Amino acid sequence: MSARTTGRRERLRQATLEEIHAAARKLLVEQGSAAVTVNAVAREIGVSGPALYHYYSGHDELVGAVTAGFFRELAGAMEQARDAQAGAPIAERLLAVCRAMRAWAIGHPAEFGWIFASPITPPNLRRDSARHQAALRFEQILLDLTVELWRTRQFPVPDLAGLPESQREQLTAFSDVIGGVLPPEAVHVFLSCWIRLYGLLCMEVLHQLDFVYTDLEPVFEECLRDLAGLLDLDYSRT
Amino acid sequence: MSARTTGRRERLRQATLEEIHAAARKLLVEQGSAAVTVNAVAREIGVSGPALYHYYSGHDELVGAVTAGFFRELAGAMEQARDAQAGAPIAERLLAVCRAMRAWAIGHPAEFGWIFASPITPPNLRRDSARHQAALRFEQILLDLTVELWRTRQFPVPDLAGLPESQREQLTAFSDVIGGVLPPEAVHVFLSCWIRLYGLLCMEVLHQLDFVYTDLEPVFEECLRDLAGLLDLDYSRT
DNA sequence: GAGACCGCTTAGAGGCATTAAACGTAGATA
DNA sequence: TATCTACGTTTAATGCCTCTAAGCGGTCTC
Repeated sequence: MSARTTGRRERLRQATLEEIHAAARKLLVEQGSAAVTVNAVAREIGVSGPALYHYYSGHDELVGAVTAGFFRELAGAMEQARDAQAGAPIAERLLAVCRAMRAWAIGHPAEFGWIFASPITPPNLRRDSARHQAALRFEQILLDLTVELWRTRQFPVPDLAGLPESQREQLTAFSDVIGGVLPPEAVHVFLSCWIRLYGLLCMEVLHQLDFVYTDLEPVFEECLRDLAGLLDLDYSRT
Repeated sequence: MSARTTGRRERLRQATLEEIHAAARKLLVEQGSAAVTVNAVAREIGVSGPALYHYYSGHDELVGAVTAGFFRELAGAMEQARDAQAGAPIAERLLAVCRAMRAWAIGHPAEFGWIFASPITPPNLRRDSARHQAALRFEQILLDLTVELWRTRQFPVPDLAGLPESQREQLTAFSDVIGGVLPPEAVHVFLSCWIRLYGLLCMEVLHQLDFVYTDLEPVFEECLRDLAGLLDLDYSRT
């Protein structure tokens, strides 16, 4: 059957793609970002360098695809944590997802480094890429939980009247982008939380706090407690 | 005079070093991180590639030296802002320094990118480098102001009793490192502020918030207002 | 004035990204 | 079934990069 045989080719191709990703990841983890070269990846899977150009148009696209994979894995870990708490109160699900995010980041620092500071700079980064899609899925997880919280219990929101016009416009615009499931005021709270949570992780993984902290787990938990306070949720330690 | 002639050589060397830094910076700003190669820098200043090895032992050291220069420039901008407000209340000096920090970061995104996420990863980064020295000077500025604030007016501090043992130890250790000018409780507050301030800037410059904000100036001001609240300071807009 | 030294050059090895061209084989097709 | 085709691959080649080695002329020191 032609479908079957075509399927076979396709399967082989997928297998090779997975080999490529695994090799790239191995190089990244073991030898750092700079070691992930087209040639090195090819060597790792036992083919000549140019062979990889049948799978990716070049180094940047390869890196982008691998990074997208990391993003998906991170999002998957967070979703799994969320689903493991399926019946639990929203507070616990939110905390579980945040902790899963950090756990993955700490467990995979090199990969997380690529996620938010990949060697490919913005101009070379297309907005329609798989990488971008994966980023959206990642952001969606905490957004969804926040929306659920908003719908069921709401949470305290600031008065936007005191904010500059431009900021209010941006918050309203984002509220529209997400279909109005959160009003601009709630978007503001969501973003505040996002910034503090993600910002802390960035600093940790980029070693910006090494000068004082060797273990940031308690700091992260403090951050979570603060955020729980902002969202009027019960904070409970693991 | 021998001092004079030796001085001449030294002067020429310094001039060349400055040319190297300027060329590297130009390449970074105009063509991105990857464009800063030893060869390209050499080409830019009109010498052959290997000539640069008389100034730096290799690509990494060159990047480190250039980054240290950026650090010094950033610290200088912050110090200048501080000194411009020499007579003003501490609150205004603190705010001015923070705003100067962001202003420099926004005005020099590529350079700031190297400051906190340089292409040279930690293993290749020696702790005794000029880069590290410059980082210390940078951190010292806000630390000094915080110390002054603590000495003159103090600020609310949390009870450390509720924190995990390991965290208290780390805070105490850092308190010792800085000669006890801040007690562990105050160190905690200082670090909370530092994390929120610097974390926000990192996210901004790494384009992690592009999906919603095109202008983060109001967000930064909100952050400053929060921090002023933490430190029991009057917040005043520019 | 002679020797040491400095800053530079060219030459060269080895690696990487990428393109082009050639080749064999597995699937598709008549 | 025999042939065509397209795919996955290889080798060759270009041009860039890092870095080392060797050589050369001017400059500083004594």
